[in-house]
Amino acid sequence: MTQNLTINSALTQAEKVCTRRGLSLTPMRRRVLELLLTAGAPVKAYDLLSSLKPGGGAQPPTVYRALDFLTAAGLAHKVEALNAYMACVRGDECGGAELYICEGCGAVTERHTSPVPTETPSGFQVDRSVIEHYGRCAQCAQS
Amino acid sequence: MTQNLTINSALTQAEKVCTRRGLSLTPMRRRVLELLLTAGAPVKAYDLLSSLKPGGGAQPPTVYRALDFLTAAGLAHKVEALNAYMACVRGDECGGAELYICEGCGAVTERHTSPVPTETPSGFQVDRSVIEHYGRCAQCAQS
DNA sequence: TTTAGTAATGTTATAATGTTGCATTCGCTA
DNA sequence: TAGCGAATGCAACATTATAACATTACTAAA
Repeated sequence: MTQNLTINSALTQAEKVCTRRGLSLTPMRRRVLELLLTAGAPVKAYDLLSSLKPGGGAQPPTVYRALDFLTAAGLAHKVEALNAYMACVRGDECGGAELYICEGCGAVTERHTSPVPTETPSGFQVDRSVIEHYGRCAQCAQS
Repeated sequence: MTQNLTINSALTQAEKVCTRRGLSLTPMRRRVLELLLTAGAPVKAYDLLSSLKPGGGAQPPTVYRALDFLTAAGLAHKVEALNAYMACVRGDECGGAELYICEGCGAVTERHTSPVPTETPSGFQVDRSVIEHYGRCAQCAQS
């Protein structure tokens, strides 16, 4: 139940974020976000699709459009190297996150660090960054 | 011709790297690496496939196997967010690179920085990192 | 020289992921 | 209530990647 509370409050906050920004969190979009929140881990688009099936056979574009909306709104991230999607832990003003993905248990830790001070080529203007670290979390590293 | 010289020397070095490590840079693998070097930019697997066709119709597994070998050997990188592949500028002991990808002209700058000092979750052991920055290079930023 | 073993490649089919284009619905508002 | 725009439904298709098995080529041992 604690988990449900968390998910519900995340959804409520997502509503607020959208309202404030003139976006509309429609039932479909909300449903997809809920699935991502419930999973608590990266989910593949076609798995979301399967979850949506019972009670209205959704088609690929439906899911991809919802995901596009959610990622554009900063409510979700795409995990590029997994072709998967996850809810942003921080449903607001998220300008890109740094992900630590455990290949043992699938858990993902998200960090919103300030831009990493790297050796950027002279004059290069960064729009968005994909930063994904793959390895083993503390628990899985032991076994 | 300068370009050809560069490519040839890169191939020669790749041979050496493989030999030293007990790997074999077969003709097919070498050919794919050559295509990546020639392109000088990320190339899609099926584009490589097309390039290989004239003179022996290659099938997808052929290309993907060559790419798997090259990436495992550190001779090439996969650009995750583009589903594309590129030769590593540094054909040796490459343990992952940081990529700056211009969305204007497609050019990619590669950096081999020391591990970025970030807020790693406690106990998390990083195996490999995907770091891709998307934006505009100095030239393209102006227009 | 044969024989077995292994790594690499060929071949066919299919799975997984993502997009295009157009029709339909729904709420708004003029 | 007519028209508009945003969202969704829907069918087809395009792209990316893998599975499964056959074949070849090279090596090494008998």
